[in-house]
Order: sequence, then C-alpha cells, then structure tokens
Amino acid sequence: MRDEAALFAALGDDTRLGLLTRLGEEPSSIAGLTRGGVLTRQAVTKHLYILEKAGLVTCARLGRESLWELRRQRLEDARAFLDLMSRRWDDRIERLRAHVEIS
Amino acid sequence: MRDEAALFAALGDDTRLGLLTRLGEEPSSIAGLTRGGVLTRQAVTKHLYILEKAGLVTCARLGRESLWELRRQRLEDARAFLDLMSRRWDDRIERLRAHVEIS
DNA sequence: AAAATATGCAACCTTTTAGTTGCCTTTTCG
DNA sequence: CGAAAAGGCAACTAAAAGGTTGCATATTTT
Repeated sequence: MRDEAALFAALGDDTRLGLLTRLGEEPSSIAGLTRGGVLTRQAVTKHLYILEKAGLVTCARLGRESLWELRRQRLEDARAFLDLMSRRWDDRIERLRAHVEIS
Repeated sequence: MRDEAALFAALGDDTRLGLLTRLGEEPSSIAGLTRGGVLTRQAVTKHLYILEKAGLVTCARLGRESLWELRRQRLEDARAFLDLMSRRWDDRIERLRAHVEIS
C-alpha cells in the first residue's frame, strides 16, 4: 500500500502539476508542452518520465513525436487513499464521541 | 490555487505518510512518534514541521510535551483538487465523444 | 534539588532533485 | 536528398531534502 508516497511525490511539484493540468486539457507532445513555457525540452522530458513512473501519464510514440496522455485512474488511486485516511479519522472521532457519551 | 504542490509534496514521503497514519489513530507527542521507529527524534520533528507547514497537522504544547494532531480538512483539500482534475478530464472526454457523434 | 523526560536549535553530511548544455539519432517535408 | 523538427542520452551543477550528532532549555517526578 505504501507506494502511494511516490504517487504523491510526483504530484508534489508545481511544474508537474502544471503539466498534468495541460495534459488534462488534451494529450500533447514534449515539444508542445515545452512551447510557451520557460523550461527546456529536457526538463519537461524529465518531469514527464517522473509522472510516467508514478503511473500518472502514458506515452505513445507517433511518428517522430510522442504523445503523452493523462491517466485518470491514477488520480483516482490517490483520491481513494486520501478518502481512506479521512474516513479512518472520522471513525476514530466517532468512537471517541460514543465513548464519552457512555461514561 | 497552486499551493497544492506543497501539500502533495508533504504527502509524498514514506516516513510522513507513516506519521500521518499514526496521527490518524490518535494525537501523539514527538517522543511517542519516535518510540518504536528507526528514526531519531529530530528527524521525526523535521517531518512534523513539514507536515505542519503544509497544514496537515497542528501542534499544541501541553506541559513538557507537544501534542500533534491530524487536520482532516487538509486531506479534504487535496482530495478536492484531485476530484477537480478528474472531473475536467471526464468532461473533455465527454465533449470529444459528443463531437464524434455529431460528425 | 537532582534526575529524568520532552523538546528546541544549529551545524554538518550525503543523496536527490531540478535544470542545463552539448551532441547524436530518427522522421518528415520541400 | 538535405534541412528542419522531435526526441534520446549523458555529464555536470546548484540547491533542497532527509538524517545525524551535540548541546542547551523547560517540565516533571522523586
């Protein structure tokens, strides 16, 4: 279960969140993601690899360019984990409250 | 809106996820969190500060010890952000599908 | 008051991370 | 074919992250 850390770590960077947001609009190539930004192509590439390793994006080669696409499922995974933590906390509060009411 | 990166970055570490999980069970002191682990007290302290800066925990001094507690709300914030991204992606897919059906 | 417990602060070290530059390969297009 | 466009790979740098040790301070506890 604790491979979630890598997932959150991948999300924990401004640049990468920006890339994810753009990929959320539409799949894009490295050159496309680089255009208009301040980073070099290689910097973008490295971030994409990190996102890929975390399972947040996939890449498909298409001729001379590679199309990167968001993997919604992985966002869901992260969300589920946070849900679980929240729920556990709520349960604990509930148990506490119940215990107080008894005594 | 893009202070979410710091939030996810705080979540993106095994040790911190572990601490959060323990704090999800019950509030605890630094010494308490250190006992039974492999890290030094100072390492734990640093992680707690990072979590605090990200808004994920709060600290209340109690005599000679400090009680750290999970802030459920902040988990919710992270979840909401992921929700938003997922939803945007879905909407886009939906738009695409609709467009294809028309043509 | 003295010993023990819980923490704070600061300096230091090592590994990762984020980015860069330079050069080489693969595709496409005029 | 030859130039332009899109990428891959590797080496290098600076800064941040994760940890440690050592020492000082505040609170209990006996």
